[in-house]
Order: sequence, then C-alpha cells, then structure tokens
Amino acid sequence: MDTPHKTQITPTPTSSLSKFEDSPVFKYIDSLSPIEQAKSSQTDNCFNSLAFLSPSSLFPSPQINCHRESRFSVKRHHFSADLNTRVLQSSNESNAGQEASKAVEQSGLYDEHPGCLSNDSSSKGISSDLFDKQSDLAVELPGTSNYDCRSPEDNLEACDALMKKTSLEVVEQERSPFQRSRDEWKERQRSFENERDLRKIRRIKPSEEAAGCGWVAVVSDVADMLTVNTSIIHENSDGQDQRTVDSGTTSFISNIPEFSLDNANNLEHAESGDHQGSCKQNELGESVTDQISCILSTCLPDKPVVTDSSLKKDDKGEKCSQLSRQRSIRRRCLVFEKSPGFGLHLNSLPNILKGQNPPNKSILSSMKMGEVPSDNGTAVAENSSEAPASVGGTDADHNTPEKKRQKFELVEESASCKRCNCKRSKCLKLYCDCFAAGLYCIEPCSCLDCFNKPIHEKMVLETRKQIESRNPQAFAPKVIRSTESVLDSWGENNKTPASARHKRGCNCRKSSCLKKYCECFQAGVGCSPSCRCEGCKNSFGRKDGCDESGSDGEGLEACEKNASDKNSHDIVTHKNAEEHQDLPVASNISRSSSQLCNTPEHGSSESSLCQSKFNSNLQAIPEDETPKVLKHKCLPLVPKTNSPPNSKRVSPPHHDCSSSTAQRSRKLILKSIPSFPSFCPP
DNA sequence: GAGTTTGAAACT
DNA sequence: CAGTTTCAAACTC
Repeated sequence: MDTPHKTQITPTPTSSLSKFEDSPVFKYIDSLSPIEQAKSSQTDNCFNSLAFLSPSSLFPSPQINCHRESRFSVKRHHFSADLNTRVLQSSNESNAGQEASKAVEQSGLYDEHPGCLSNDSSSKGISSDLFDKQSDLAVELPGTSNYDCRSPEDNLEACDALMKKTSLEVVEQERSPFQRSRDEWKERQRSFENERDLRKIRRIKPSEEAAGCGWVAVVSDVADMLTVNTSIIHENSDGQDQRTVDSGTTSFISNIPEFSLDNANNLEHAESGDHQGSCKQNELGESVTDQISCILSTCLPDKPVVTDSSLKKDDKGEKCSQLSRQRSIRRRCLVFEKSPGFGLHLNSLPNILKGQNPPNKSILSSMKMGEVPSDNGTAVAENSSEAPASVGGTDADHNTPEKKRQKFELVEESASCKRCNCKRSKCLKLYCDCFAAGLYCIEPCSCLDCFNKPIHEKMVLETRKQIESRNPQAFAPKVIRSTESVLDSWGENNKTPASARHKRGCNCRKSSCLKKYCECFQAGVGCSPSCRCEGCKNSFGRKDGCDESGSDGEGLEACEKNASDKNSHDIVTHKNAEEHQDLPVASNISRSSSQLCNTPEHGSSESSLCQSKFNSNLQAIPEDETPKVLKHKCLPLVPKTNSPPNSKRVSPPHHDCSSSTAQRSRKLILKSIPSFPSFCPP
C-alpha cells in the first residue's frame, strides 16, 4: 500500500525509484508495516537516519551513537559485501528499510541478533538484511547514502556508484546547506567515535595486564564508555536490573581490579562458552564489547544476578545473552555515572579485595592485620590460622569466585570490624569512628539515621569539606611516626628510638592515659609533650618521660607498675581491642609489619608479640610522607605543658626485643606505606 | 544491658 | 582561644 508520506519523501519520482517500488521486496516490505513514515521519524530515535524528515532524526543523540557504535561499527565492514549486493535495493528503499528495521526492532531482532546476522542472514531473510543495513546506516548517522559510501572501504566503490545513481539523486536534491554542514559535523563525530573505539580496544588488554595499578585508567575508560543517553536506562523495562546505587557506587570502581585479576580466566571461559555453537565471534568489536561487558558486570554490585542470568541464557544456547548483559550493564553503569563513586573512600579498598560484596571495613582490617591482596586479588591471611585448609583446596579451587568469596567471608569473620554506634551524629561527625576513618558505615554498625553511606555521598563529601575547612587535618592520621627530626623539635635527643606519637596529643585528666579514653593509649603510643594530659601514666610512654630503656628508673618503675597491676590486663585488652578495631588509617599497616610480628626473633614472647602487633597497628605514618602542611604544623609544636623538654622519649614496653631490627624494618615498611589518601577530589 | 565515666569533637 | 555542650566509646556494675 502506498502511503502519502512516501510520495512526500520522494517527491521527485525517478525511474529508478519507480522501478524499485515495483520490486517484490518493496511490496513485501510495504505490506509489512502500515506505519507511516512521519510517525516513524518521530518515534524512532535511532533508526531514522534515512528519513531526513525531522531535526530530531537528523541529530540523534551522539551518546546513543556511542553505544550503538560499539556494537556496529566493526560489524559494518563485515556486512559490507552483503550490503553491496543489496545496496541498490536498500538505498532506494529507505522507507521500507526503516519500516523493516522498526519491525525488526519490535520483534526483538535488533537486540537479539546483532552478532549473528552475518551467519544467518539467509535464514533471516530480508528482515535481517535490512536490519543490517539499517543498523549500519543508523550508526553512520549522516543519513545520506553519499556519506555512507565515503567509508574507507574500498569495496564500497561500487556502492558509491550505485548510490549516486539512486538515492543520492533524490536526496541530494533535497540536501540543504544545513544538511551538508550537519554531515560534516557528523563526520567529525564519527571520527571521534572511531577514535574512542580504538581507545576502548587498546585499553582492554592493558587494563587486564596492569591489574592493580591500571584500574584507574580502566575506570576512566569505563567512564568514557558510559556516556550513554539516559534513555537507555529504560531500554529494558523488565525492571529486574533496576538497582540502587548504594554500595555499588564504590564497589563499582573498586571491583575493576578484581576483574583484571580474577575474571580474566572466567571471562575467557564464559566467552568461549557463550559462543560455542552459536554466534561466531569473529569481529573484534564484538569481542571488545563483550570484554567491556564482563569488566562492567564484574564491577557491578549485582554481578551475581547478571552473571547468573547470563549463564542461564548461555546454557540455553541463546545467542544474545551478551547483548542483554550489555544493555543491563550500560544501564547500571549509567547509574554509577549519575552517582559517581566515592572514589578514594577507604571503603573502596576492601572492595578491591572483596569483589561484588558490599563495602566492608573488616577486610580493611584484614589488610591491616597483615592480609594483603595476593596476585589474584584475594586477601591472603598471613596467619595461617586464618586461612582454613578447607578454603584453600586445590589451586583450581582457589581460582573459583565462590571459593574466594568463602575465603573472604572467613577472613572477614576472623578479622576485626569497626562498628560505630552513633545515635545523634548521623555518622557525619568525627564522633563517628567510621566517618573519621574515611569509611562508610556498613551493616555491622548500629548507628541510627546514618548518613555515612554511599547513597548520601554528597552529604558526606560536603560534611567532610566543612570539617576540613575547620581543621584541615581532621581526617589526617592522628598518630604520626615521629622520627628524630620530630623528636628534635620536641627537644629530645636523637638517640631516642623513633616511635609513633599522637599528632595532637591527648587531654586526659582522669584516666591517667591508662585507658582507652586516651587516644594516645588507644593508639598504643606514648604521650608526647604535645599532650596536655594530667597525671600521665601512659604505659607506652609518659609525657614527662617514662623510658623503659632503663635510664629513668622512676618512669620505668611507674610503667612497670602499670604493666603489672593494670597494664597486664590493659595491654592484653589493648591487643585484643586493636585486633578487633579498625584504626583510622588501616592502610598504613603493611603485611611486613605482620611478618615482623611473626618472625621468631620478634615473636619469642607474648609481650613482644603483643607489642609488635600493637606497633603494627599504629596509625603511624612516616614523617617523610607526612604532608608538608602536617609537618609545618607538627614540627614546631611547642608543648603547652610544663613538662621538661629534655624528657627522654619513651619506648613502648618490651621494645628491647629486636629493637634495632624492628626499627629498621619498620622504617622500611612505613616508607612503603602510601600517604593518607585525600578524600576530596582535587 | 543499663548506667556511668571519659575525653574528643563541636559549638558558642 | 577558652569555656561549654554534645557525643559516642570505654568502662563499670
């Protein structure tokens, strides 16, 4: 049936046009859909490039094109031969092609078979073929056959000739200078998109290889790829994939390295499984897209769901599970883009290890306690006791995500977990340990009306900024590793062993710095002249000089007394508490510290173990890596108290065990510790 | 588990 | 900057 619009579209009848209108294909297409052309142009945002009826069709969203291109840009060349054989038809049947593509899209072919069309085009018949062309042209965007034939493909020269004789004759007559400028713009756009595709292709592999260090690039790359029109979010209306951002905001970014580490193999297996007996993945673009999909699916918090669904489909042999994944992934990545992650938030650290599970500080604690990510991205407990043999299994078992998850969960259980219990501060003040430590509150927390969650990221950031505006060091480590230079500034001699000190000092009045009310004691460091404590009896070092080295008998006596009557309990309690509590800068603790702790020379006695462990849990940061601001603020510290400046530094009890080696090792360790991350975007 | 103590953080 | 209040952890019972 002839619609009035067709005559409108081709107002200048040509012999060729009339010829093809009489073709069986045209009639068939025509009979397929009664959709009017004008309506199509309005409703179809993507595949109306041949209609040239409305500005909206002339300028489809470049973002849409971005993601379409990722699917079709390479495919275009693959179909070029086929296209050549039928371009005469299609180019003159733009209307019919559009309708056909619409029909295809409605029937799901568009989404379901993009990667398989080359193989079953015959079976799919003209619909698929038209779809191929349509998708191709839709991606190409220019909307003119002329542009289409300016593709670098040499074998399109014939196409060029044909096109010039057919549709171009029609279209060019109607091309206005506006359209030509539009074509130029789109050509530039396509150039940009091609470049971006190349970047995608180029980056996938390095991202896998770079593993941990390259994931930032992956993130940026992902961000590049995620500039998708938000309309895509609603592309799939089943609602199954609608997710809240929440924890995924951080896990998204932080999980990327895990993909690099963990899922490279899985990806290979999954992909090979996906394509066996179904779609032949012979196109680089498809492969890259799938890899990207897997990266993203790995990064996403609901990966299990996605993976499962995908696997189900794969098991059924359905060919288009990849696309479904891609679409879901795109949608959820949009969510991420809408609510970018708290990139440097410490909660992301555990996610690096934990994968898709929600952020959990316990893993951070695990790291702190000496568990470090192994090469495959899992946390390895330095203490063998924390790595049950049942979890270990074979090497093959180690590589399975389930085993890793179990391992993580076990590690998590055995590790400590900081749980705040805030009731009034909404976890947005430094009262909250989680917030002060730069961590989001998580499930184990018992806080009420907590706003320290990824979903309130903006509020968290604003609050942080506000607090930092009051005190730039508010989120800096409270305990710094004081080197000789600092001690010098405190008027102490260089022979005193370097130790950690509370940056600001405590202000205890009643606890005598012998309870965890005292931040110095809690951190396991001695009080310093910076402290304004009264009656300091800090067993780790009194403000006025309690040196276990023996030079100060009274001090030592006091300390020993403390250790005997109360510290024996306190230290043990402290040890336990430190083992079950996160310190604000857990990242400062290296595995080497734990190794030191477990080496025979250091671990001969319980007390030395305790102390070593205690030291390893300090919030200390090397003075070398202390920010200049911090140095400037800390170095000229003038004690407010009247404590004599010549008080000897007090070493923690039992420090005599391998002190030199320990100190040397600790220096090396601490120098390798990265500086405290800034939470504020630069 | 409830109540108390404590000192840092926040506020004025 | 100092004094006061608020807050949550530590502690005691």
